[in-house]
Amino acid sequence: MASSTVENYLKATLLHEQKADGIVPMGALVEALGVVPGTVTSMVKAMAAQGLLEHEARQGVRLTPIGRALAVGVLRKHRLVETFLVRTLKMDWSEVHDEAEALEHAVSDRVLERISELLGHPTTDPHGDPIPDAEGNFAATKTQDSLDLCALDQPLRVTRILDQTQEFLAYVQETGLKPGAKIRVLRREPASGVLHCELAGGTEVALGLHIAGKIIVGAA
Amino acid sequence: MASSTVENYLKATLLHEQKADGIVPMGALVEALGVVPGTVTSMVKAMAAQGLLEHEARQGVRLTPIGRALAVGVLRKHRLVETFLVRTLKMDWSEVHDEAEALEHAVSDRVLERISELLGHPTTDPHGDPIPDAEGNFAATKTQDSLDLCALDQPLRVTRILDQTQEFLAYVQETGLKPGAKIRVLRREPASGVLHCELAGGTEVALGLHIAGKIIVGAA
DNA sequence: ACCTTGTTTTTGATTACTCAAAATACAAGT
DNA sequence: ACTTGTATTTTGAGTAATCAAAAACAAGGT
Repeated sequence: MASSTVENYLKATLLHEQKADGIVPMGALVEALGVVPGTVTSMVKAMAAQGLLEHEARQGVRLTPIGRALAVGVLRKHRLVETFLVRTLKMDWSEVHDEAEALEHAVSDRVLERISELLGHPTTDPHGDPIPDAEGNFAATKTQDSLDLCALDQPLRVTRILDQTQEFLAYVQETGLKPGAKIRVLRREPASGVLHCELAGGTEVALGLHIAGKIIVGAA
Repeated sequence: MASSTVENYLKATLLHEQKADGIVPMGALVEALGVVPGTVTSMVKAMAAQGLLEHEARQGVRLTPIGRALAVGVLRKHRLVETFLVRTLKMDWSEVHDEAEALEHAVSDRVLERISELLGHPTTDPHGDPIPDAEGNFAATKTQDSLDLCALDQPLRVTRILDQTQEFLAYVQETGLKPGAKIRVLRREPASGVLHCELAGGTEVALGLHIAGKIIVGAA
């Protein structure tokens, strides 16, 4: 059995591989796990010895098939638990991330499948992140763009929030830019770096282009 | 924050104090936690230094008020989680004990109160064990007897199963003597040590008197 | 080629929990 | 009081995960 710590290293590696493919530098794990570099080196060595990671000296790591399968399982637990906390326990979608962080290591496969069933086997979590199925496959994702690249004046729907920090989720919550919201991009001002968009109710929101990149939208 | 290990020591101590009051011998913890005696001695020392237990040398331990409060909290989590697994996730009541054992250390107070609310603040778990409220108080328990001491020929209802081992729960499940079942004790045979009782459907069950002591009943 | 800067690795310690096995204390029985 | 058996404590050691601080390395820029 993989310890909670090992599961966290696996999950962090998978998330990094998904967003920037190629080898995952040690520093990325230092950042994601909040430990000092030396700790990552020794953990990574141990995990490589267990066949969970390949460690290229002074380069970084990449998941082995076994490591990847475990990591996907952890991600599935995390995202199903988040969905459960919001839908069944009526918790606020911006506060469930940390709770799920703890629960993902304690939920057995048996319990997880009951939860998945209860929720009707959802394919995305409350932040719009895809939930892999029990075999580890991610559903084919529809064409989507980040808010700073999508077409202007089209009816769009927010599908995903890439930044899971407390502050950012609270901001998204407050402005109403959360997954499911219908919006339309009015204009971008490259000079000032500001983007203007219109919410369903007609209210207008201005936000920085670098912030807009963290919000993903699809056709409404 | 108390580690899972510390929580388990606290819970085991509380359970022993509840079933046999007075000081809890080290051996009881050895038994309950499945570790060697030396391990218990050193853990107990550390916990006593933290103010969670009082340790009487060569005698055993007893909970301090702080330790008791924490232990009651763990028990509340365990029993609410069990109830949740049975009622909401439709799991078999005889298999939830071990799942709850893992989850009780990962569920935050915030999540726990949502679960309690979802379930309508239940006061007993699927085995009939009382669930303390959020302040740590146990509901006043109605007069109850174990099956080997109760009156004959009275309509009774099973309210609680004291033995939580897999095999025993499976046996209870199979015979139908689970909490909620209506029964009537026909006769006891001290010589053979056998007790005969009748289930709701009219079926008759024979079981040893030492086994009957693990089943608690109340007025139907 | 050399020096600077940033990343990674090594080394030496620490904390929490555990075991094995030896030492000690206690209670009871003769 | 002495012996015996059981419960408890001590001692020494090991594993997993961590940190601090020093050392090694890689890559560029001059």
